[in-house]
Order: sequence, then structure tokens, then C-alpha cells
Amino acid sequence: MSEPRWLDAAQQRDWRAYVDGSVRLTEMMDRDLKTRHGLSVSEYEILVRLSEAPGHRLRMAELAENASQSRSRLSHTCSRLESKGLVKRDNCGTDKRGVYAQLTDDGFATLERAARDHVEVVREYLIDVIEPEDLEAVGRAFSAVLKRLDAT
Amino acid sequence: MSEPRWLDAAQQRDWRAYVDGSVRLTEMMDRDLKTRHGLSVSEYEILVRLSEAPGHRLRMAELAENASQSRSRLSHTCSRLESKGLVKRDNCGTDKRGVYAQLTDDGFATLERAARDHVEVVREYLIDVIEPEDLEAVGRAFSAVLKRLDAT
DNA sequence: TCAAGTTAGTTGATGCTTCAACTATTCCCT
DNA sequence: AGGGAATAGTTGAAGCATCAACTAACTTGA
Repeated sequence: MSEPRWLDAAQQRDWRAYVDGSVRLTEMMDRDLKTRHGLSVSEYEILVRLSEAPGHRLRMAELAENASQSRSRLSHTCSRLESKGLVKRDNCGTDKRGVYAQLTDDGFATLERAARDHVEVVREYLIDVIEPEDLEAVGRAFSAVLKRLDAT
Repeated sequence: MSEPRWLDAAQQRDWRAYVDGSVRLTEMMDRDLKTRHGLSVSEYEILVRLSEAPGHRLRMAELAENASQSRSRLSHTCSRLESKGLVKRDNCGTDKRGVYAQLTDDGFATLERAARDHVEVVREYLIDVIEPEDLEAVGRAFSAVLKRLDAT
């Protein structure tokens, strides 16, 4: 058992700021989306990914991948979205195991409304309060984290 | 209803990298802490805050504040930690409504073990993969976010 | 061709989070 | 003093996430 390499004071401070800020930002956005549009962040993410897909539809596995969710979680969330009428599921012709998640018109309209408000919140609480070059650094930083996570 | 001010392509890219990276990083750390030490991230956070407090104890409200958790959530989590023997609760002498959460010896020992592993993961997946000046930028960025969130 | 292994997706149980409602105590103000 | 408001903390219900187990369909290779 080797000695742990602790973080220095500055690293600790930066790491903590990120953890705290991130948790609280997400909570706030969750509450905001929930109260104004009846959507959780993970439901919202799914609608976003679908809206960007050709024909507003994606195979479940691909959607799960895009939205960084487990397939199980997507299944449950998708069922909820389906019962709200925002998404519907179709069988895939070429692969009988396959299922397409398809954004409904109502789903697209709901997303458009939610996205307007959401982007305002993102601006107000993140984009507008940090320096542009710091935002770029955040982007670089988390891209590197993603790359590291993918190198399993 | 005014036009939404959408994010430009670079802002969108940076924002998404953060959201994705952050979600996946947290998930991975949660799983890691869970499998190796039987702790969730929020349990871990509570133990950390307690370990830093004088006498390894804090009033519930203050602990909730430090750990960015609701009081309700802290109550539940604290009950779980108590049943694991890592924390115990004591009444406060000066305020009969008050309750102290106190880290047990076992709790402190568990935290020390968990922290060693945890800091390694933080290094491996974040600190070591991003440029030092980008980490500083992340710290600045989320400090600003926190400040904005506190300006309710 | 057909059996073993892989992939797609779902399901149900369990556990954690959130929310609103609640008790008990303390503070504040007249 | 004492009545109303605020604060500390808990509780139970409902919703959401996670995990392991499962069915069904596709792929591979001998």
C-alpha cells in the first residue's frame, strides 16, 4: 500500500468548487425544468438527442449512448415519456430485436418550449457569469475527462 | 415572448462536454466508492465534512449546508450512516431542537480508507488528464456559478 | 446447420432523492 | 408574558436510478 498522493490546496479548492457548483447547478436546473415543463433533466436530454436525429428517431441503444444513460434507465424513462405522449416506440424492420424511439409532434413542441427556458438558465447561471476563456477551458477539461473515461 | 438567445457552436460544444463529462465522471465515482467501500458519493461527502469539523461533529443544518444537501436528504442519509455505525447522533444541549451528527471511530477509519482510493480516482480521471491552468479555470468558473446561485 | 455466444431491450426489486406535511422548540414583538 | 412567526429536524409517500435477471433475436464458426 503506497502513500496516497494528496491534492495540493489549490487543486483541492478547484475540485471542490467544481463538485459543489456542479451539484447545485444540476439541482437547480432539474427543479426549474420540472416545475416549468414537467420534465426531469434526463427526460430533457433524451428529447434533445431525439430532436437532433434524422427523422427525430433513434434506436434505443444509440439513444442511450448519446444521452449517457444505461439502457435500463432509458427504458424506464422512455416508458414515462411515452405515457406522457412525448415519445413513441416503433419496431425496427431490419432487426426484430430493435426498437426505435420516435419524438412525437407534442414531444417536439414541448422540447422547443423547454429549450427556450433552459438555454436562458444555462446563460444566466453559467455562460454569463464566467469568462469566455474559462468556458473554453471547461470544455477542454471535460472533453479530456470523457476521453479518459472512454479509454476503459 | 422574446427570441431565445441561443448558444453559439463553441459554447454549445463546451457546455455539452461539461454536462456529459460531469454526469459520467460522477457515475463512475459513485460506482467505485460503492463497490470498494460501500459508500455513495453523498454519504462520502457527509463523512468528509464531518471529518473536517472540530470534534468531528456538526449540527445537522450546518452539515446539510456544507454538503449541499437538503435537510430531508441529510436526515435519511444520516440514518443510513448511523445504521452502518459510521455516524451517531447526539442531542444539542443549548437548543433542544438541535442534533449533532458525530463521526464514529469506525466512520473515520472508513473515510480514511475511502479517501485514499477516491483521491486516486480524482487524479486519474480529472487532475492528471487536464492542463493545470484548465483546472484553475474550472475552479474559477464553478466558484462564479456558486456565487451566482447564492445570489438568490 | 445448429449450438454457443453476443447483442437489443425490458422488467421488477431495491435503494436513494424529493416533496410536502408534521412536531417541537425558539425567537421576536408588543 | 404570550401569541405568531420562524427554525431544527424527522417522517412517509411517490418518483427515479441502479442492478441483476430475463426473453428474444442475431451472429459466428465448426
